[in-house]
Amino acid sequence: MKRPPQIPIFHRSTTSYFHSALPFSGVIDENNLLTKAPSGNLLVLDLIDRRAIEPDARLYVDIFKRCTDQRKLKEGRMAHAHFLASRFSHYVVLQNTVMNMYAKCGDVEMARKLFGEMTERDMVSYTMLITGYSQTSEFKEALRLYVEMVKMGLRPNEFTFGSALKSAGGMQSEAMGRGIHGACVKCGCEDNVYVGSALVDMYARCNKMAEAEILFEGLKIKNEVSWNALIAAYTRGGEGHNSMKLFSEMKRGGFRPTHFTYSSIFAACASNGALEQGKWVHADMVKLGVQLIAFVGNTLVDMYGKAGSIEDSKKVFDQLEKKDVVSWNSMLTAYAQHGLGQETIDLFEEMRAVGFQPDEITFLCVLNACSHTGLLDKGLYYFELMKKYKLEPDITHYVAIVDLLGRAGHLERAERFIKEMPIQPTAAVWKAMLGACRIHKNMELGAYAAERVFELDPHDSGPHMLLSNIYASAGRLNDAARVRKMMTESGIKKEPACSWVEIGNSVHLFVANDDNHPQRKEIRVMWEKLRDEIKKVGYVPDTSHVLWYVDQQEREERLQYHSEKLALAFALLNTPKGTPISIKKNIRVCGDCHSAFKFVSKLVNREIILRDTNRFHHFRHGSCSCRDYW
DNA sequence: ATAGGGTTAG
Repeated sequence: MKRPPQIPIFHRSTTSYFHSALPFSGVIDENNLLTKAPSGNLLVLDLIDRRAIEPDARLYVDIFKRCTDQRKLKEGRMAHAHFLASRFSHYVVLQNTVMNMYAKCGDVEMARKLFGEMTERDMVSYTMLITGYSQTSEFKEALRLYVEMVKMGLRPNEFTFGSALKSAGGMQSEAMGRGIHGACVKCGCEDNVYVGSALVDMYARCNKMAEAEILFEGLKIKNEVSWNALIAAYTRGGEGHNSMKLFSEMKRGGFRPTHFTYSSIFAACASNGALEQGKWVHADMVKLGVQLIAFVGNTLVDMYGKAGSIEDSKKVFDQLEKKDVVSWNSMLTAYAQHGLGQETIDLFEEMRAVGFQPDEITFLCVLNACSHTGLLDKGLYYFELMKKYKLEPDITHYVAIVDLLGRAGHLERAERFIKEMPIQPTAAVWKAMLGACRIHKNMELGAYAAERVFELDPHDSGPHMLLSNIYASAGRLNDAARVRKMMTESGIKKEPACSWVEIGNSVHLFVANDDNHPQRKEIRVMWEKLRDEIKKVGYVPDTSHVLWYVDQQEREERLQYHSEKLALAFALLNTPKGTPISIKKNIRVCGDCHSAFKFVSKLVNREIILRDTNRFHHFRHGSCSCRDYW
């Protein structure tokens, strides 16, 4: 009997052509390896069944690799079934490849099952499963397997170490990390660039920045990833200036920044509110022709939002061709943080209209926007709408509703809502309640809410300050003092307040009563002049939250040199007339500064944009975009 | 013959 000629499989040297009764003529190569036959099965598998192709181990490897690369789980399962019936089914290498295919295609359970059923496991079997677990954040399981394989006497290689280090870093297990580091050295893998970068990342994640830096410096071979690991670490740790410094060094060293690099840099600019620097790096990215994929684009949207240019946020958002849910959430957050409640809601409705599935974070943005804009009914409506999308509200959504009801003045309703919540209220819930009590000056409920926060989160200084302020503004100065004393006695420290202004390429930072700036004299003179001017048109220093035992004169004095006022005076001295002024602050703005800023914006006819930890305040013509609601 | 490290929203 004559056998049909074989079809050439890609990267095989044989060249023969296929002709048979099958409705297919041509070559099986990398382009049609996963093509379906009319039967619904994979064409290549049908061809094997019809003996049109003589399969070898290599062919199966090619099919599985293709399924893995393209995340084709269904096709992979078909090929797997076929492979089990083949004469290669006992090959460990092939079993490994199949297992890896399942792990990469999202069926880690199946990968784990196959691993369990293997009669013979080699180092690669372990490594692949460890990698699978490390990539799905199941770090504990990954490390358990790593320990097991070492116990079995299998010697890990640079691939194993890379994934094991990622897992140790992921669960911040310094001890495991150090152990693996030792094993890397013992196995002679420490000069491998993958291992080196993973080591830098691991130490950084375990908060051992000094060691991460030393390791990085000592790397025999560096690549983009090594740089990215350290740059991302600085950004995570809030040391954006170091991220920027490394970025320049990286470029000077001839390394090409990647999506990862830009993403970390934009994140750093976002938390520093460094608009000019961010714009500069954005331009650099465009110049290098780096594509605007969602990951980077999302960080850019966030960066422009947090650095104060909502217009640029929207521009980038509109440019993004492939938006994902994070893109929408970033844009919604940007609107919400700028107090643009209606825009947030409009964009959310647009998202629904184009059929994009919102997630829990989407709803959180929308609820926060409603509460900050005072849209009570809308907020309650959207809370209910979550059910329609089969989304379970978590504690953050309940906090948002308490905030919504509380800000709108429905304090009793908020309290009832807390009592009826299906989940246990946390400190954050009562903090929202406490904040509402401050706004609406409800001392009794405020004290009750504060007590709950003290119980649930004794280390937070926020509620003490809030409660003390509530007492002070009700004239209960002894109670105000008692709460402050409680705070000092329990050793809770207030985060020191600071404000900063970006002018050109430098950042000027101020703390209260700052006496360190080269222009300190001019700054003070400037502020005193402004203060006297605005007092004439109605500004009254709000001293209610200043320590009660100092006299009125001194209480006013203390207020006058809050960091944001110094920053404002400085910015007025150093920026052109008529241009907007942008100030960032690391805690929430106080009532007195907020009031003073409104008067100054009218007096000097300038737009002042103040970013505090919560949101943006746009002061213009004597009023603020938050409508005194923050 | 099979495999790897670094990134985003609240």
